[in-house]
Amino acid sequence: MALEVFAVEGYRGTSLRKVASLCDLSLAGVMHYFDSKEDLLVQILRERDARNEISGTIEEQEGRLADILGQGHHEPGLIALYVTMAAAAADPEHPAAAYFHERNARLLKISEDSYYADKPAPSAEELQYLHAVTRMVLATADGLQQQWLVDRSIDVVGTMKLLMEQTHEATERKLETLRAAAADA
Amino acid sequence: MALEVFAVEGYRGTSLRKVASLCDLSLAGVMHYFDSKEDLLVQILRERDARNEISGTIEEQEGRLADILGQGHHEPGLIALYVTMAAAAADPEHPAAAYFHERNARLLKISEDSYYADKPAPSAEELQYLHAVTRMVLATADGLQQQWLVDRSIDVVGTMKLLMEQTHEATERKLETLRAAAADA
DNA sequence: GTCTATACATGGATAGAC
DNA sequence: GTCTATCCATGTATAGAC
Repeated sequence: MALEVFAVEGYRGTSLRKVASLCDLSLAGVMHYFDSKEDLLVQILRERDARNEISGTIEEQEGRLADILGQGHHEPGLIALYVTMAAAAADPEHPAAAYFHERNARLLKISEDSYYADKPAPSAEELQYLHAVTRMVLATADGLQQQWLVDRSIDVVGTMKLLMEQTHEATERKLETLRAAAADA
Repeated sequence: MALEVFAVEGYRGTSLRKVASLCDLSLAGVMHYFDSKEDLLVQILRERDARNEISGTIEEQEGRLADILGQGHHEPGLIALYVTMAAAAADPEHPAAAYFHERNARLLKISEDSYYADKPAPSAEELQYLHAVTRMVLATADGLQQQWLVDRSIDVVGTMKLLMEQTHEATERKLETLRAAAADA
């Protein structure tokens, strides 16, 4: 699909009629494939995620995340679309709501699975802590991109690396504490 | 101004005509006070910031930030508005662009000033590091609120405290290293 | 099934009267 | 300063050709 073409180049107040003409189609020709404009926009995000699949070990994932964030600098339109849809997803009825719920659950699971691939199963307390940390890292990635839209001089990748560095230290320390406490009991 | 009333209660696809009727005005009556709808929305954000002024020591500021984030849970419409405008500010011509630039500069300065209120002046390297950390913390706050819009069960305040805790440790360690290196030279 | 053409409702913006 | 009236763009829905 050439859906992304227009969105990559620039998502502003792009109307469906402009999209249609860029695809050498008429308005209804476009609407035949989508339930609504919002649905179209969300599907663009879905396709981007499909391209940016994440896998591998935690270290590989974090490197991949940094790559994706850096690559995003070439498609500000998609970043703006992502942020806009996140706001729209405040309404549970909006198609973006389902998208973000699925996405968050998927990312959380990927992170969890890879972290415990070569480790013994975690305690419930450990798992809860790791979920919180993962959500924090993902939130920072989102927030940095949001700020980058406003100020393109912000170093998204560098700041993420700063966060990951300090998070690794803190997490290792915390998990050791938790395990020691569990061993005592 | 009773501008916020409608925005606090719920910013969705609220039309200016609805806003006007809530103010017992006509559409043109509202437009008399604002350059455009976007201008109105940005001014709502400005007024919110005026209410949520931040001051005091770093510790007080962080407590205040947590309070504000917690309080934000009662006005999801304003959070959604903030996120939406951040995306719109990707266009430098949009009125939100100036707003966010001013806001970021102000927050950065407030943080810097209070941190060095009772300390010797920092080196350029130190300052750069602290700016990066501050931006990271602010980005996480933004990102958490963005995610909270989608999933209201997310613990924004708790996650922020988690971040601040580990950031304090890492920052102290980093600054000591920088100062030791400076003392060597 | 896939597309074109058209009609309709709504929203933002503007002009001009009082 | 506020109103009425109007204009234009846009999202959405429908009818119908191929």
